[in-house]
Amino acid sequence: MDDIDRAILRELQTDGRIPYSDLGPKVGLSASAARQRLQRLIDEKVVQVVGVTDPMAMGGQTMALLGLHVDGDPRAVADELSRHDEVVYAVLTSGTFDLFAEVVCRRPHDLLDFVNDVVRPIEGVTAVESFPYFGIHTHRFLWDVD
Amino acid sequence: MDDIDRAILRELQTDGRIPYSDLGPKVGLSASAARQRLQRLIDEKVVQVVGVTDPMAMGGQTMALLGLHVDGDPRAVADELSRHDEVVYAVLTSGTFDLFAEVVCRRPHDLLDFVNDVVRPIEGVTAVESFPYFGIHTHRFLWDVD
DNA sequence: TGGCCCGGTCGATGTCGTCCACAGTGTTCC
DNA sequence: GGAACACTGTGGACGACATCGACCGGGCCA
Repeated sequence: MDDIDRAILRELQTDGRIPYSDLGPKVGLSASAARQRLQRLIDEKVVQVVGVTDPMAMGGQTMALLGLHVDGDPRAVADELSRHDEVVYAVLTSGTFDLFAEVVCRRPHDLLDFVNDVVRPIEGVTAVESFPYFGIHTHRFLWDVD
Repeated sequence: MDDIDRAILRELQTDGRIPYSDLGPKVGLSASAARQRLQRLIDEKVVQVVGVTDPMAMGGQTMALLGLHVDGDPRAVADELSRHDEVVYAVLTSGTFDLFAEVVCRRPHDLLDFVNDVVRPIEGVTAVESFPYFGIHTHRFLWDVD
């Protein structure tokens, strides 16, 4: 993990499908070398080149962060939540909540249904607080503090 | 946005660099047609092919969700927060918090510094609650409820 | 029916990915 | 110090691939 690796990752932020023959020169390497390095980064699961969709553009007008209080093992609850397509993100936290989940639905009504019909009935869920939002302000896919 | 588009997006979840000549047949199309469709989806900003890094694998051992209470315009606070590399995600919410931010740091100590030296001094921030976590349970890049 | 548009296939061309042999550099261990 | 080795980048050859334009067929509307 050196400056060249980081340069590669930075290039992948603007275009994940950039040809190696462009990528190489941009990071000061031959195409072959750039390919080897990116391959290595992918193999080591440092980076993953994927298509990221914008829920808004796909009809997901209603988004919310759900803060859950859980009695029992929060991992079981997270597993159960993740089985639903509406849940795009889940983390186990410490603090005043045990678990946060990010949920995307078509309409506000669907969110209400999801919380009441799916989330609340899950074994161990004692309370749900929802924080609706209407757009993502910032979303970075590269963490680069090093 | 039809079933074929969705199939394309699904393929991009496992490999964003898949050749069009593989992608086409996989979604029941010629390579050219697959290319045209993906190009269109990218142009319309429905999808974005990017390299997504795993903060853990890059030395970001300490992550937290920050819930902020803001007096004034939360957007200004979000703008300011987003100027820092530690912040990978920010949303403006309604509910008992005004703003959530996701933060990645190297060590717990860095998180403490970040909250105290950067977040709290921001104009308008009246309270910060932090929810540390030690790993991401689920992270989906495709929202596919349609 | 005729014309148009959208979205697909097909095929030619030049570019690109892939693989391999080789070279340079730094490290380890007598 | 120097031999052996691992690691990483280079260059080239070959086959696979992206790219683009020409063409084609179905749905739609006058």
